[in-house]
Amino acid sequence: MQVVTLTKLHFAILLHESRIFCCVPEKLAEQAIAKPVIALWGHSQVNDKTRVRNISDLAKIAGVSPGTVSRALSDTGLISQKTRDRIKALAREHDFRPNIMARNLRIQKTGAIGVVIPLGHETGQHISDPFFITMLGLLADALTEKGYDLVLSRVIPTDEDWLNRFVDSGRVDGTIVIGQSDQAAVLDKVASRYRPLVVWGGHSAGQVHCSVGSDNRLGGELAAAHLIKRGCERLAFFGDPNALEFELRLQGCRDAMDAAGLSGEITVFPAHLMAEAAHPDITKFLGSAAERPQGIIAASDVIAMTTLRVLAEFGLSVPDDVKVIGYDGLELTEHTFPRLSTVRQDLTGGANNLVDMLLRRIAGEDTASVILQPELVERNST
Amino acid sequence: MQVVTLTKLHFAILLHESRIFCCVPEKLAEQAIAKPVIALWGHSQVNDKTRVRNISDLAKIAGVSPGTVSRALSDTGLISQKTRDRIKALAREHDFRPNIMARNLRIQKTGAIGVVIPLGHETGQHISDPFFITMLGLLADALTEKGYDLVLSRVIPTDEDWLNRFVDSGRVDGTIVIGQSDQAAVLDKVASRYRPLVVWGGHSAGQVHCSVGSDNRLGGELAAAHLIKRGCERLAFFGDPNALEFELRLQGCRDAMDAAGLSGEITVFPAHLMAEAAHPDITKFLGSAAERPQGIIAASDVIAMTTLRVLAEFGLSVPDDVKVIGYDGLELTEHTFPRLSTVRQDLTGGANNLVDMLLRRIAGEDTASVILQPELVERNST
DNA sequence: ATGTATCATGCAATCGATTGCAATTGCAAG
DNA sequence: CTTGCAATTGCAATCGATTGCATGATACAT
Repeated sequence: MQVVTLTKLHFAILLHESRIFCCVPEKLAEQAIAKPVIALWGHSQVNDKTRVRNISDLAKIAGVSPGTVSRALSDTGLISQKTRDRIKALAREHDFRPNIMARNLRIQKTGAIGVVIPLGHETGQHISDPFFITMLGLLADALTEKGYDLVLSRVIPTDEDWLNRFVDSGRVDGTIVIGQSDQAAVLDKVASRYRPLVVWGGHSAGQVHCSVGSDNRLGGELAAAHLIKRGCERLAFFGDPNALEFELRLQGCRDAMDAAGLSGEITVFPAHLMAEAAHPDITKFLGSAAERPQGIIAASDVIAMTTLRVLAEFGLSVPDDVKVIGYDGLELTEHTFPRLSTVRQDLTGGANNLVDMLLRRIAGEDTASVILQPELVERNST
Repeated sequence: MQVVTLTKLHFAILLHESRIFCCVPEKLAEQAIAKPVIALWGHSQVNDKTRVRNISDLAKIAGVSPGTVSRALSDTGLISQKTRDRIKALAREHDFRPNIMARNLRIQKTGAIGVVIPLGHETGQHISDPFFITMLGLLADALTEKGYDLVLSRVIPTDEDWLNRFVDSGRVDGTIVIGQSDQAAVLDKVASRYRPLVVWGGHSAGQVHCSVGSDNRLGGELAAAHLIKRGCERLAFFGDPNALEFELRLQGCRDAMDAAGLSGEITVFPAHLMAEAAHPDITKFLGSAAERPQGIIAASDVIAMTTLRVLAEFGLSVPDDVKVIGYDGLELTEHTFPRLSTVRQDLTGGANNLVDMLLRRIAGEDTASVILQPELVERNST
């Protein structure tokens, strides 16, 4: 073992069995380290003086034109098998891979799909929210399967132009928006000129953008009807109706009440979507409510889960004192105590649909919006 | 209202208050729709005959050179305030935004960070796994905050070149790998020549790549020592030690047993990471085990959660008959029944560290690996 | 040997923005 | 009305790969 001290670089490199191990004291790590270290690392490369950095370099080595190299590497275009093999071998030997940005610019495609999450009605919400995250994972799986990369962008719409900026950035071949939030107008405007756009969320009559989502009104109706059947008369809806989907769910609840001939109005409490933010709010609301609701329809599973916890802290029994039902059907509802009844949306099917339809739109087809059937999942909280 | 039927396009467009509403019957939606529809949609644009598609078009309109437009739009370079304002106004008026791919090619930056998830030891695993998903969300939040996009790529390493292909694709400015899986050698090799690379996972002496992760050995020791303190003598470890991090956790368990003077060897069962795959396996294992373990250390929360369910199906009581402890500290452990004891890794801190260090590496600094302290969370399953 | 068909390769324009350097303009002082 | 200087702007090369068209090479038939 040998220790080399490079004072100019302010840190030591220990060479040990041809591996390099950098010890950087905490304070020194704060400082910028000069570039030369890269050159030092070059020793592990095949060839660093004749580094091949583009197709022309390789063409020079191979004694052919850049065009030929391009054709050889891209498995397309007429070219003799012999030169193709020779150039491919050369590329491997020199560890060369064509620059994708240049390729993208030329062929006007990126091989990437954008997933954007607008946080309009709830600025504090994070991508780490269980619903987004679940959806995102499913989309990632579906897109990976089709050979696309996924470009994720969380955006807080401060102006009307956020979506335009994204879709025109040239970074993606198509865009999936998760949730309309309160941006339905923006979505419609962009959809009217930009085809490869699909949206997860609610469907309203006359909308221009192509959406995939469950029948939110029906889902709300299922949830409320279920609670009513279980004997609840005073219902509450926990969720902010400014979001299109939530508004539809609330509408469904009202429809169920009408159908059952209940006269009272449903109490609407615009709970936050994030558990940490919703917890104190719900605590305050339930603590100060004149009449405690007998049944609570939460606009999302996360809200329901939080409600469950608050009720437990109040010493109230679920489902005996209060019944709670969630919405989404996330996996976490399997593991709450008591196990949460919920309205399941087929997220896997939805994600597959979104991807499938987006690819069709990219190919130039047109696609109609899809409305999936929600499904009541009865468990122990109702 | 007026109904126009365009037989050539096979669908009807209803014009209503300047909005276009497409009714596409299910069957017809399957067919490719002719392109002209795009032109029809053009009516909502400001100017479609003089569509500005690049900087030169705008330059022509403004009566200046492309370079000037570039300077005006990019808030950099010398240019008079007057022309800058004029050109910016023109750009807004024509709804023009410069093409990012061309920009990227020219300045050799992308403004995007790659997150790649190698699934080496477990091909069936999906991105929708709660751990990945949680990590991904946190990374997305951290990166968004710094103004970077996130390019997600799930990869099943079939050859040695998967990471090279990704980092050299020119699509990203830096790369975060989540979990070493069984690819530590590949990571080291790439890290030796490609600086902007950081890895979430275990740390082993002599590793070349820069990693962030908790002290897996210590975490394993904490878990095992906790179970031993609770009276367990026969321990089992559920997880595949082929993954570096799991191997370290297992090592910690053995250390704890040694420290407690326990003579028996710990039973290792390489449970799958996915709940659906792990469930039948664990059922089979626990059903056929000669001696049931008294304490189970699961290599992840998901495995622990699945174990909990299997035990409940066997009619065994947790923690009375068997004690179970998880690893990761995901939010879902708050909601299992019984609430799951676990070893919490500070994923938020880890994600922030990963992003921070990656940006420092992009800037040319060097960074040392970070090892975070894991924390024992005692709840009701032990 | 020559014509011709076929296949492989080279040439050069192109995608759209950036930027070093040169040229021009504007403005004020002489 | 010059001259000088600085502030703007234009010019053209550049990033790296793709591709239509033209040219060159080869093989085969006549």
